[in-house]
Amino acid sequence: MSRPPTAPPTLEDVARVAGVSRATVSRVVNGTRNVDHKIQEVVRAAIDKTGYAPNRAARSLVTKRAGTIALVVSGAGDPGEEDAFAARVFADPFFGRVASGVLGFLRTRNVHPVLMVADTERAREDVMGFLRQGSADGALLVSTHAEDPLPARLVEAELPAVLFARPARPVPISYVDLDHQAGAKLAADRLVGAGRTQVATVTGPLDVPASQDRLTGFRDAMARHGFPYVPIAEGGFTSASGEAATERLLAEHPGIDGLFAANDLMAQGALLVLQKHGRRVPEDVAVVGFDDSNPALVCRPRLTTVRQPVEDMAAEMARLLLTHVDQPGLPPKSVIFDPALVVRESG
Amino acid sequence: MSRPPTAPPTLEDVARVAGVSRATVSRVVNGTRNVDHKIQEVVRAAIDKTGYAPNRAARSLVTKRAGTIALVVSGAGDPGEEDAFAARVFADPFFGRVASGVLGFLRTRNVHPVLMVADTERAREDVMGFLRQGSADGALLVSTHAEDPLPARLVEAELPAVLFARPARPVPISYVDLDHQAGAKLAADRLVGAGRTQVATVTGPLDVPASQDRLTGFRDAMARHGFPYVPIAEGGFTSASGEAATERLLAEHPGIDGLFAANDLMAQGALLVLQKHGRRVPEDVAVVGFDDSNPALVCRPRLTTVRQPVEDMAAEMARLLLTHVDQPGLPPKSVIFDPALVVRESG
DNA sequence: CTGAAAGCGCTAACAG
DNA sequence: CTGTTAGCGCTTTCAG
Repeated sequence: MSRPPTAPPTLEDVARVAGVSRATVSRVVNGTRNVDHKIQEVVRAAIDKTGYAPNRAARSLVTKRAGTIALVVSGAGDPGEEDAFAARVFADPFFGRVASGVLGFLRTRNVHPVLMVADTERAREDVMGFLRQGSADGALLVSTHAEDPLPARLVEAELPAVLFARPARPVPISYVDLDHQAGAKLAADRLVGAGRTQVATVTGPLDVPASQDRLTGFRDAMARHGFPYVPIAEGGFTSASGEAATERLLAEHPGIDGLFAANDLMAQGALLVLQKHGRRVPEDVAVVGFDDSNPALVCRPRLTTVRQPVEDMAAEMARLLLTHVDQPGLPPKSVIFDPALVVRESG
Repeated sequence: MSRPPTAPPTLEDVARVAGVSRATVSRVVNGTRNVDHKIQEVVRAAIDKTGYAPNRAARSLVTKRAGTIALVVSGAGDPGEEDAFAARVFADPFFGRVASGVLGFLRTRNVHPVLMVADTERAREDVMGFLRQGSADGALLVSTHAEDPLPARLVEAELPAVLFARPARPVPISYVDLDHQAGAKLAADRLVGAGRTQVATVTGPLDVPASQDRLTGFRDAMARHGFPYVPIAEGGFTSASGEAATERLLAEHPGIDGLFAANDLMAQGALLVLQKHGRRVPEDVAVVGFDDSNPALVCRPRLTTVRQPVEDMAAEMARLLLTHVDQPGLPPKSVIFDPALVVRESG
């Protein structure tokens, strides 16, 4: 009764109640073997009685493990528009899927993700500081633009990190990715398989490797089908940009009968524009999206799309990071996932 | 050169380089006044030179502040379907907006949010443990169902916490919320102002206070306009549930010419069904949504909707939490935001 | 205004 | 198998 009742119980308190030493209590708390069964029970009772919960700061201080990782979304962030970046990013169902996958993997492992956005130099320094402070044991990075300096800084600082998607500039760092070219091929095959002969594509931002790969893969596959030229319009992975791109495409190539959009959001925008111009989907023009995210199910007609197993990829990313945390110095590794075609009504 | 170059520099290292004591370095790092200007500069130089970053665990151990808060999404989670809950939740644009608002507020305050989902008893205990461990200084709670036991446990444990939305069961805890009734009234006024006389509503899950309040507010406003009876169909805040509810409504009340959906996702579903049944929107039936989230902009026609300033509310939630963390024992407080009607094409 | 010293709560050798 | 003993890196009285 000497300490105020508000102070949380410590190992010492439990030890006193159980009549053993701190070390013993620590052993049973941490599940170390080598503790007599009877004593274990006594200790456990004492823990219950005191309501003890180990103090994570104290533990971290000695184990040098935070038990948290940083989940960072990094991107351009127009100066003065910082919050807008976060808003845009979190409005994209893609990030929800990443978060969901990461959480699903981490939840049983007693590691927790700290959400961070790195859209300005200041924010990037925050992220680096956070990691160097040991506040997180490593970083999961989802980059939305090509010139992101974070991957390079992370490897330079020798901080454990895993990216979602191959970095635009080559950097020796682990990442998970999709075989985008194979995915685009799936779309091309579907479109020409359905008899489409005037096929165009709405690409993602072309400084992003994934966009490049989807375009390349699509073109290659079309070429192999005997179509040497594919009209393209560049979008920005948003619904609005998909609309704009489709308008341009339609203006220059009114005869198109097939469309591949590099993600579902843009495909959704394309659908809107197509309908506005009186084109029936899929009768007049078939459209295939990419991702298989929520919008694909909500729009009408429902989207035929190339599925990217984002949750699985995110989980793998977390798994990889944890191995890097446990085994510093492990060489970078990449894990590539296979896409799958999901056929619905649009194409 | 005695320690391995991999070990991060400590206060001690900086002190040695600067030729001062640890305490002095600590003072300049923490911006305490009372330090000679010249010495400050020397110390700062030493910090730069060594690349020092304060160890957060060590700091937390003594300050009893984690510098992080928990951002927890809590909900039902069908047994065996844990991950599905997270997936569903993160697919909802609403949560992205919450995250965005929280991050926007926290980013300049050197506090970071840890993402957690509490959909099972085990997960709830994790959350409680996390907080009691001092891993986070408090919790921001977004609850998706009425029977959530977390709010009560949080107050019982005297842990700083703020909810998004008033809890279903009365609990002395801080929260931010919207004046849902006022929002619903905005929708009713709009609909009857546009001459609609057969108005129905798709509600949210009726065990959730927000759904209740929107329904009550809507009914009251309609009654004041002279319409004593409003057909309703209950939905679950998802697009699919909105479709189903609208189907039911149309089957029983084919003559409706106005529809209020308790969120945009359901309104989006309603649009689909209405169009499928050949009803033009807004000519044949006007529809008004709620939230003003992303789907409202993407669907066609674009949704007239009641705006909920989610980002601002989330920011306020974070602000409130921080005051509770700084001043334990402060009485619970509620902050209620005003809705606004956003007129677009649907109604 | 600065330094010395005492811990914060925990884990990890190291003895016994 | 259990207890003793050092710290982990930092903040914070308390002297000077």
